[in-house]
Amino acid sequence: MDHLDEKACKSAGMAVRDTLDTINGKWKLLILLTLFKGGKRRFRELSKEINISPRVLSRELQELEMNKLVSRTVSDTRPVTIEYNITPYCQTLGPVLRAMKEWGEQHRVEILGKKSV
Amino acid sequence: MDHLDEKACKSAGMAVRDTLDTINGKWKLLILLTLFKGGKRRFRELSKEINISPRVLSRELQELEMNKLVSRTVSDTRPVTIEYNITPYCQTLGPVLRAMKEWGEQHRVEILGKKSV
DNA sequence: GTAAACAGTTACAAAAAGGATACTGCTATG
DNA sequence: CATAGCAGTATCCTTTTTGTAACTGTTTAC
Repeated sequence: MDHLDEKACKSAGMAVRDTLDTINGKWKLLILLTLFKGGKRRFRELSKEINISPRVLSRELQELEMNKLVSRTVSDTRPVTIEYNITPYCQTLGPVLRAMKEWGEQHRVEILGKKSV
Repeated sequence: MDHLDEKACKSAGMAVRDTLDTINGKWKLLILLTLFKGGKRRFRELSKEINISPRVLSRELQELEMNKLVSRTVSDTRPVTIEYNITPYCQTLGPVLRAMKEWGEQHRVEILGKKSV
């Protein structure tokens, strides 16, 4: 963050806020990481695995899908099966998550590891 | 994000969540940016400038202070004046905010700029 | 044809976040 | 001594988020 005038600052704020909003909430990150590490899942599977009620899961998946971070594919087996997965686009979040992970780690040390200041 | 096993994934998730929690909420980012661009402020000044109720502002500032992102200094003028400012440590958030700003900007294009898919 | 699984939705309840307003204790100014 | 400003806190209220549980409609297996 450097040399930002009034306008640049406000628009930067909006962009940051957009990012914040798309990965925010109690579940979004967990859903993404779960799909990331274990691959595609069906609705019930996810629901049981991370212990989230269907109502909430449904909403979260819809939002993630709107943001193109998660794909929903219907296979016409009988009965139809529906699978959720992370999208290739989701990879673009990599730098953001990496930066957040690193800061979070060092911050934990900063806060907890230095009681004597 | 690559080659993360179960454990690494979980701890990365925690670190990301920590970061998320410290800058989350309706006001934290705005407060930081306001102090960043305009320098130190007093309680009432902030309250009026960004139009936040004292109750909420008080809580937010306390949380930011606990996370060492904002400093609170008491000058013993008469009457005492208290000034809030961002800390040098707050600069460490730079990479995170930059990454989020960039993703937010490109994401807006991705979502709004391509209606015909 | 009854039960059970799937992918959700609906209606309702609880909890968390945010907001409005009045108030405290202090000092200074008229 | 009344008024006003400062830095908050206390009380009450509204909105948003999250959770619980029951229910759709479809299909398959018994």
